[in-house]
Amino acid sequence: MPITIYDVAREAGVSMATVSRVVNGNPNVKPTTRKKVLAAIEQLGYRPNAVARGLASKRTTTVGVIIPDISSAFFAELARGIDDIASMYKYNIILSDSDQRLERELHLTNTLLEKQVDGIIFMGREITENHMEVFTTAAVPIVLAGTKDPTGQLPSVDISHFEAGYDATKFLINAGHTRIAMVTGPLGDPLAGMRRFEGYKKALDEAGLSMKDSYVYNGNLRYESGIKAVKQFLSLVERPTAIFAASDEMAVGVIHGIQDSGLRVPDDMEVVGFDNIRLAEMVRPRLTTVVQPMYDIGAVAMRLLTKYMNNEKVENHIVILPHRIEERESTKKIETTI
Amino acid sequence: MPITIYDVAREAGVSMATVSRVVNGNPNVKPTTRKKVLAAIEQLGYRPNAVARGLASKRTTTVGVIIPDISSAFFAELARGIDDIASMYKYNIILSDSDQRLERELHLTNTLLEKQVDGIIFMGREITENHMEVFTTAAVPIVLAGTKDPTGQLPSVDISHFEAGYDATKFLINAGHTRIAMVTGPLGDPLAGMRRFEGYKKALDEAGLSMKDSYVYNGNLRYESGIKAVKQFLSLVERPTAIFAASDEMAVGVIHGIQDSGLRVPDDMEVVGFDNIRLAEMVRPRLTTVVQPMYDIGAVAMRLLTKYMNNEKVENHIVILPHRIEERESTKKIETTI
DNA sequence: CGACTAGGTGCAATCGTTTTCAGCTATTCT
DNA sequence: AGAATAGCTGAAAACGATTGCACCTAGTCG
Repeated sequence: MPITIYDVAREAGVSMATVSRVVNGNPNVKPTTRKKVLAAIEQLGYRPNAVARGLASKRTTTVGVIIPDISSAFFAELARGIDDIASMYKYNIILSDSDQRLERELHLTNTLLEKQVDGIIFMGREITENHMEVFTTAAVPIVLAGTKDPTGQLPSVDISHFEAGYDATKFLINAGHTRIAMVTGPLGDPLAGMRRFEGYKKALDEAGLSMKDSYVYNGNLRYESGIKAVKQFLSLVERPTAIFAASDEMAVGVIHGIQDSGLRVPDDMEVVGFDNIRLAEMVRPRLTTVVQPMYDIGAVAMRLLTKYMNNEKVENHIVILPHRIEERESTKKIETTI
Repeated sequence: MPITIYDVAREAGVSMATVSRVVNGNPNVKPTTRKKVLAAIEQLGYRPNAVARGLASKRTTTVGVIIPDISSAFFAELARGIDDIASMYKYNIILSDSDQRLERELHLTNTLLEKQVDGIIFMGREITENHMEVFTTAAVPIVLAGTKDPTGQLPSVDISHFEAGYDATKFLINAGHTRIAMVTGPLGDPLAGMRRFEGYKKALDEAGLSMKDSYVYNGNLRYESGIKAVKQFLSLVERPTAIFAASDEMAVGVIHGIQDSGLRVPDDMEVVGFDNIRLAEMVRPRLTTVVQPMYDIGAVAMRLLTKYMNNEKVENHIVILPHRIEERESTKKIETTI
């Protein structure tokens, strides 16, 4: 039989209300009383029941997190950012993998809402009308991390995938390349897939280079896609001289594919990745990549959520974090003319 | 104002008790009544309050998970196994990073207990008396995943680190090596650190090879440790011909360190890793490594926990999962004499 | 045909807190 | 000195479900 607040009250010779005040740090308690209560708590080994508290106070200090796949390096890093800030603000996190399956995403959202979380952080790819429908029934704030809703209604934290794709391609163009291939993410993914690809196209277009379909391989962001993409590119009569991959995993696959065929990176082909997961530094040559501040996206999203949960004023509900290109050895140093 | 069970009862013209029965799938409800209630629920958009339910039923269908670092590939994979099985059994997971700091581990345990989780899965390295003290105050079952308590009281799921370390070393010995170095994990870690190292020593000992201190580098399981370890080994007059690293990250660091110095793997030096994280396949040469069934450790631990939570009989409270060596290209193919 | 049984339902207590409100004491102000 | 105020405290009503128990209706059995 667990110790309740009532037991403590009896032991300390006060009312439950007073015990509650002590536990919650309410200043309106005489120091001597506080001491008595604390002693009773200690003596009895009292542990407040957060479920009862949640029911009475209507706050659970718990937030829900929906994540496509926690075993992916990218999302794990985001999750870490979320968890750190959450714990800083004394929140706990209910974490669930959605596998990016719509049905599961919606079901999880409902479950979290039933559990009375104080807020939700959602990671995924596409935000459909189905999502919006469920999200709008929520009485608590929802923040998107690493994605963005097309209507721009929901608060979100992300980078500009379009500009990032553009910058990466432009980087290769500036290095003098004219035959630049791309390994895209799934085009069904509006951001990591489509927008990065659109950035690529825009950069080519601006440079007066026409996009060739044979220079585009539609991957799934995983390592194996990179290997396969290279196979396609190397079979071409006019091979590309540079490859931009929409994820680091694919980029590393690309590097290995190139090396396996006896060519060298960056001498024969240059490669640029995307994300800057730790893997980017654990490959030879180390990968030049678009740095996405994954940890920060998670952290900022969580911070944003706390503001909503506390009814604080929020100036911008859509946050775009900066990206940049980290040059390593998978591309050649560009000569800077002075 | 959210819809409560009472609103549904009124709308359907029945009592709260009946609504509760319908919601919980209690068979003692006339089909026509059930239909009415379901209609009312649908119409009102009723969402049961799990907090209230938790208070009344004393079950939250939530389990706590304490993890050292979710952004580590190893633990993320474990977490995935846990989450998959949890969701299969309709449990949600409260996930928190401990950073392996004792104080935080204990604090998190208490917080989870306050939140009335139905059970806890604990991942970490050392299980001290402090842990035991807190764990025994818990009214709910606690299962260790990827670790084991020295007293053998707590249920746990893990591999035999000692045997795995032994096998890896033996593998190298069988390949004809006599100068075998090891990059260990932190020796303060009794399992991934100490036990694997002890396995290494035993294998050497059995083979009549004496262990040399200069052939042992005390790493931290991270990539950089591997690089540094190689520096030490290569500075020796009598260099090792094979290196066993206690983690894949370190092993990849070792490979790159070797390559950076102009030597080749496996021709000049062979390398064996530990864990079999995805990285092991995303490096050239691909890494021969001790396969640890990370996902399964998580999954089995969660499954075990469900048994305890349902008061099912459990035959073995300590589960040792099998490990094996996956041969890839960082070691030479052993000639099998027929 | 009367007595049981079983299915279906509602009443009301309970879970362990928070929180409003009122009341009491002791102090401060005029 | 009397009134007003500030600081502490307790009583009791929520919070929104679950669940044991009693009750009622039909159907079944001998």
